[in-house]
Amino acid sequence: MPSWLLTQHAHRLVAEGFSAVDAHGYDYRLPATLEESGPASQAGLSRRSGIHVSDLVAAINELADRGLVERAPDPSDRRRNIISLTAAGRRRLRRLEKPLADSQEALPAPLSPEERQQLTALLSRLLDHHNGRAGGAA
Amino acid sequence: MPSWLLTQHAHRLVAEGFSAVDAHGYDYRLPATLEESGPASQAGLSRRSGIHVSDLVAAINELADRGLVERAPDPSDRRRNIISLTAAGRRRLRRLEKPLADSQEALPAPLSPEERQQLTALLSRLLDHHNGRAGGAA
DNA sequence: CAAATTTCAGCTCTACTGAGATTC
DNA sequence: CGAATCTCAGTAAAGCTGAAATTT
Repeated sequence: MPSWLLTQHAHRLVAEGFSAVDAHGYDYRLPATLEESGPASQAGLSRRSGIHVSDLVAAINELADRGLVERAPDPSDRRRNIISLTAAGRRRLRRLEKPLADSQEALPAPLSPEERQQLTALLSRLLDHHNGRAGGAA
Repeated sequence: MPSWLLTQHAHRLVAEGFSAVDAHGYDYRLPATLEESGPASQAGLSRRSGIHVSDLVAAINELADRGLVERAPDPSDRRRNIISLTAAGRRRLRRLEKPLADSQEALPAPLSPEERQQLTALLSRLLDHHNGRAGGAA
């Protein structure tokens, strides 16, 4: 039996849990990243969101068609587009946050406040380590 | 900012981490499930592995072509096939476990042994709770 | 020239729906 | 008959590669 982490179901639980928490597809991740770190070029967005550069084109197209993000040329570098959230995009994020908050509470329900803090802390450590240093473990 | 778990990157880290740990595609999950709980009908396998019934057909076909699993009719119920691991399939699992063990160590590297235990314990609690179980190992 | 950026076409894998045929 | 089982076709979304065009 694998050592530090259970087995099959562990993956499913966490995948489900986290996708319930915040990974709602490009559709959500992209605007959420924009709100978190502001307007960016597509290459920059790719780095911040973890969405592949190639996939950003289509994702942004769709969001732009729906009026949720804007694509504007960067005057200082004509290779780049500057992507930014529109007011409608921000409103939509607000609407999505409510159900998200609910699942955020559902997932860690069985843990005490202290335990949640522990979990957060441990995962943050892993996060920092695998973000700052040589590419991830996979 | 979301409450108990950071944001975007948390999802990515954990998803990556867990997929590094055990989610290696149908190719691995299916034989692993067979080893864990023994021969089963395809419907049973689907329940145990979390792989959709429809997708089992193709997955089993491929594994059977490679001689890793076997499909035999269930004499007591002619609707069913009994799927079981072959010796070759078992050998392959053994071989796969080595690199898996490596990534299991790569991911939680920045944590001390005690912290890993904590993490495991906390995630197990979440697991059990959301599976509706009480026991430990699955 | 090399490097960065955007775009496009194509691929794999996971996962789902819907429908059919067979057997219980 | 209804329900379970296996099978197949089609779909969608995430994620990747490779290559072209433009600009720095």
